[in-house]
Amino acid sequence: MNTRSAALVADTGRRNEAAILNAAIHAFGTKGFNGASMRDVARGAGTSLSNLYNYFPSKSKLLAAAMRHANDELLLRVHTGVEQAGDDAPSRLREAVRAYVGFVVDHQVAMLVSTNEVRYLDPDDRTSLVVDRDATEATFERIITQGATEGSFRTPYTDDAARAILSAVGAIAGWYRADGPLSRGQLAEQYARFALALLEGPLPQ
Amino acid sequence: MNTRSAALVADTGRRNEAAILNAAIHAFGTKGFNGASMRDVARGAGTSLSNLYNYFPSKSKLLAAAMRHANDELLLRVHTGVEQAGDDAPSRLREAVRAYVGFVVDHQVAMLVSTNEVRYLDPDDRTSLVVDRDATEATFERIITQGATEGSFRTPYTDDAARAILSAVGAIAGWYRADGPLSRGQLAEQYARFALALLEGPLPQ
DNA sequence: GCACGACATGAACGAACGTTCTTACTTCGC
DNA sequence: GCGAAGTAAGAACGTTCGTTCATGTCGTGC
Repeated sequence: MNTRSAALVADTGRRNEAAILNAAIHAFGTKGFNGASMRDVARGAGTSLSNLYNYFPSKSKLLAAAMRHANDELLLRVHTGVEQAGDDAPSRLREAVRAYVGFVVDHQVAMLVSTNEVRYLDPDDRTSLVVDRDATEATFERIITQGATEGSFRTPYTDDAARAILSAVGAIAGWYRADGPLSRGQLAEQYARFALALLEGPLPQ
Repeated sequence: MNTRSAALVADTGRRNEAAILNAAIHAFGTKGFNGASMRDVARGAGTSLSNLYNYFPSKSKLLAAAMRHANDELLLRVHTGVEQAGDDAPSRLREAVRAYVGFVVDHQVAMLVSTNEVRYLDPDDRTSLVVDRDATEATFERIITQGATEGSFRTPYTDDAARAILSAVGAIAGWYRADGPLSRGQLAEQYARFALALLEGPLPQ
């Protein structure tokens, strides 16, 4: 069985909402927010143009809703990944990176939307979504600070290390191909090691 | 004196070409390729809409020309940075990263265009520009391979390390603010260390 | 001083866009 | 069985877009 990326948004209780959101993610991710039209989204969702406005009041609110679903799923994965890890910073960071990489691979286009299309949100939606993204970054920063205190991470630049790691991992969405040479697991392994090395922490073997 | 980012494109010999290219970089970088109009570019360049077509045959060819200037400058900086370094891989990589960070800080919006708007190019322009970008990446890969052979870089993942480093450095364009807490030099220093650490190479001190 | 190419402009074109309007059909509590 | 809310679709709106066209100016080689 091929575990191709399942749709990000599952049924929401409203008839076509999930289909619209998933079509929006696909359209915005492949053609960009301004390059994709509401007609594209409607076609992808298998419904009519005007019906989109029974679910979302505007194109940018639709983008905001789609991004919120993506961010929630990402934050959830990272948190549960960290919770299932041990207490020491290195293994917590390792699981956080693995969870993040997993999300990027499973929902590649959603990740592309999250990173590339933020600027097209209404100002209020943007600030509320930046808060969400910062929450993920803060999780990494907490782990790094913990590791620096414990002495396992010896980088002098704890503040910006999280940003560097998240940038590198997020960028995977721009080039990863499921039929490429790296499996999901190998990729996660690589980037977990990159992160630990960048933090000047302990490496396996 | 404030060393704000000078224009990327200097005089080209044609009357308004440089102004148009710089206006295009600014417009495409701040509003996105599809979000910025040719009228925006004309206004930014201080000329008329129709005059743009005396210089570039279409909007996407204008984007291609602007990106070519950006890539050329980036490649030039990295190459001269590497040439001025010593012979050992760590110091060569260090200078390559410093040059790259310098470009990102000096031409932040041009870097944003280069990374975010590639997909809007005509297919032939895109392939020729990806070749350009790959040339920069190849320079990093060569240094990393050299370091791995010499034994100074002990990462087992030489192939993808370059991509991880370049992703993190390129992403600086998305958040750096000249009036922030980090100077250009401090930032370059941090990322040079991040890169060396990620490669599991020798660190200063 | 004239012809020509480079440069410049305002007006206009057809197409595509986000959004709204009007009109239906379905579902379901009561 | 009825009204209200939710869902659906087609037609149309005003606007903006990339591009073209007709026309005009400027500088420069001959």
